[in-house]
Amino acid sequence: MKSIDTLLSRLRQRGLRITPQRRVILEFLVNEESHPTAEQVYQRVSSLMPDISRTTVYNTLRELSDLGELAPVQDLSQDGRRYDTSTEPHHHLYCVACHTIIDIHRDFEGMSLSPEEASGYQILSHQATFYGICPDCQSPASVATQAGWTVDPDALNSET
Amino acid sequence: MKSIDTLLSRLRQRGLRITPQRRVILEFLVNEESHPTAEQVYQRVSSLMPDISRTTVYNTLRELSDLGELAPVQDLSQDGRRYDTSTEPHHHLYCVACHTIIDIHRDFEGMSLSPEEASGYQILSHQATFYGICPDCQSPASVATQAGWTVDPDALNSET
DNA sequence: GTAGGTGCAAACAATTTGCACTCTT
DNA sequence: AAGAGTGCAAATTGTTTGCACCTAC
Repeated sequence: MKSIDTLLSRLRQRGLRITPQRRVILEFLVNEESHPTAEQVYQRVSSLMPDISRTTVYNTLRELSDLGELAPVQDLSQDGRRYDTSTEPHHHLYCVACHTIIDIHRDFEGMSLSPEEASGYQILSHQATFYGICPDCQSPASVATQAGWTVDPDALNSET
Repeated sequence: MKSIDTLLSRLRQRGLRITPQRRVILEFLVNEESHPTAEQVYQRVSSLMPDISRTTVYNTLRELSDLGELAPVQDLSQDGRRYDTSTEPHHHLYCVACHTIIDIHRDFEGMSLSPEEASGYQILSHQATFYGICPDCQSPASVATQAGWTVDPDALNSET
């Protein structure tokens, strides 16, 4: 995400009002790279502004998303929609155990489709996701503490 | 997905019973390439077996998914979890207007991470998603009929 | 002053679960 | 016969909405 000031003026331009709630949400998001869910944003901002409501967090995230200042992340986990503060094209490294996502900001050459492969689709963008196990989750002790998660042993082979 | 018979014997091997409900669900899935949701599977199979319950469909899809015979699809749409009957590694071509997904069964060379980029992750697999607009959705009339969907004009530029 | 924003509670939608009954094995 | 599976209804979870009050502009 850009700086707070850039963002605030963008929102003003689009006719949105700068409320204290929106300000605190944006301040949290600006330096956040963890692809949080609405609930996670709510937890963090409500420690700074205890009376903020979930509704406001949900509404604000949806509005930012509609404006293109925030990108919904496709995610196999069940924890709800996650948001990406990086709206530039990039790729993801995803831990199948703890669902941590790391952004990969680089291009892969050759990652494009021939006209036949595109089946008439007008291609707008593309994104790669690398599935793996993060360093923290590679130690058995750590895996055991991933509440609700057991890593399928079959999944622990090398890349297919 | 493989043939019905292969699937049935696999399930038997794993100790699952072959009920009429599971049979009809599998028969539907075997030749399905549309990445359906549980609800869509339910709609289709309930036309063949009107008394089947959603619970059974949901349970069966989850079991097949746990067994690795079905893969959950990462999907930006809000229509619920979708299932991929192809469990081999492959890529996706996704229509942002109507959410149609087409499988792309080929490899992209160079789509791999250096050790530094992998940040200590043990990589298991990877998948690319190409976002675009399918032929049906490229005609304005068709776009207009996509209930609940408006394609953001900004999104209609060429690939970034 | 006024339209837009907030926050409560209620509505919704997708999925899971508890449980009595049924059917595959 | 025994235990897995089914299907109903109820519970859960993530998210949106209706609406009265509030506040940034």
